[in-house]
Amino acid sequence: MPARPRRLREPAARAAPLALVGASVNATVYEALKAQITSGRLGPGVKLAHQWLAETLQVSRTPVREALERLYQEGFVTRLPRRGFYVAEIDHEEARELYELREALEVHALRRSMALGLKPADLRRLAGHNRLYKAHLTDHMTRERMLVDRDFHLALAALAGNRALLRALAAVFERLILKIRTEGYRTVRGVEALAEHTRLMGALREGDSDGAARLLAEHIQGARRRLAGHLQELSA
Amino acid sequence: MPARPRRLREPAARAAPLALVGASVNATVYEALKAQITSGRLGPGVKLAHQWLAETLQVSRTPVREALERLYQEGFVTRLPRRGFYVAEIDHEEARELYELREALEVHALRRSMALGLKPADLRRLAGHNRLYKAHLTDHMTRERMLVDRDFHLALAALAGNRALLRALAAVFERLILKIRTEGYRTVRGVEALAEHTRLMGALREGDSDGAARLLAEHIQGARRRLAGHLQELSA
DNA sequence: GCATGCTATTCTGCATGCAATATTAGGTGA
DNA sequence: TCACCTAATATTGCATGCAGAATAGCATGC
Repeated sequence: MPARPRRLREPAARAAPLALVGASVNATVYEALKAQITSGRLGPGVKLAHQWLAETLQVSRTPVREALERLYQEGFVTRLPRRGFYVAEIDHEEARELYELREALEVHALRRSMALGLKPADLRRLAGHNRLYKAHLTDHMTRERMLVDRDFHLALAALAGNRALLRALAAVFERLILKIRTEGYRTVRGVEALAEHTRLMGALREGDSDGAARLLAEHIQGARRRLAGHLQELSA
Repeated sequence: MPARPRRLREPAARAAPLALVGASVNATVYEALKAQITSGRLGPGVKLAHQWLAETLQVSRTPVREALERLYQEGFVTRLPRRGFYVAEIDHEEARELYELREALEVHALRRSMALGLKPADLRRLAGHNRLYKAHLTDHMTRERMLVDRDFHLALAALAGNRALLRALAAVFERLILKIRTEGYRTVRGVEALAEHTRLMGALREGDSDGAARLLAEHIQGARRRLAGHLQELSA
């Protein structure tokens, strides 16, 4: 099974005991571990031993355990009883499922939002997110761009006024970002995505529910196909 | 001497240290607390102090904290930093949101399932769940009936072959069951619900996607309205 | 009678101890 | 050389210690 922890390079980016000085140790450890996992510094299958993590992060084992428990709940790590925690493996099928789930949630939210009626301020806010996305097109950080894209979609979904749905969608994005593991993934289609966002906003402005729903669904399906291709390459 | 939440009645039903002898203490505490909360024995707003819970459940504070952390993640308890955990309050608005989310997830799953094609075995399995529901109509346990209803809907959603969606839906049901807090809630409309399930299955058999989707959406909306009325009464 | 401030606990959150179990290393025989 | 058994070591998971924050109790002043 998974390797021993020792061979890994330093998992903590910082040398100081803790960043985020105001926050609880628990939360800090959680954030640190999640960052290490989604960035790929802690690759799939790596064993996460309490002692080792505690030493590396300069904290005791208790907050480490609590953070691991939480990451386990959210699916970032797996757990084998009496044998410990491991970074979750990439699962192509789940990526597909998550995109489908995204589609279900986002399309529903969109229809609901339009039924409620969009205010000009809402449209302006979305346009702002879209501008930010455009600004990031030139930049090489794929990861950063993904986060901006996520924010656009979350802002759109938020208009439906359903916090439960929004939380579920946010969780889906987190897991998707985990699957992608940015390295090597270059969204060459950023320009297309931007165009799709813009077309979508046009439909929103005109109050064209069906058109907007269709554009959104296609946009998400396109993203899914793109990722599927990437994962295929990775495993080959 | 400990100043504990004196006003509460005994939270633990059992005197013995632990039920579920094979399972981990952590998991046992988690199940026990969740049962206490969803059954209403630990009402909304009640403070959950480590020390007190540990003594009552005859375990140490560590597994209690871990279980609370998990319940917090799932939304059964709230957490105020440095001030502890509390049983989550009932929130009418969230109940509405959860039903809407249910509708989004279930209707999407249904359409997907029918696109994939339903096998006769699938229909038989659903019919089985429905028979079980019918059997529970006579019985007075509202709670039990709710669980059977949930199982019918989860079985239906499972046919879409999307584990991520199914997990999300299961989480929605858990939270809804928490909101309902069975006491005082009598689903007088169990007979109607059964009829709706049966009509839905008819549409499934005939391969009528649109009809089935419409029936399912209406079924869920009806359940939502019923609960809304109940919660209204409760607060009055 | 009511608000305010002080003091004594209690409680949270992190650190650490420890027994049972899992893993690894090393030796033995085929 | 390799499979297998045994002893040594490491790790998990629960119990407990402890400093500091939060709360409650109480007295005092208005």
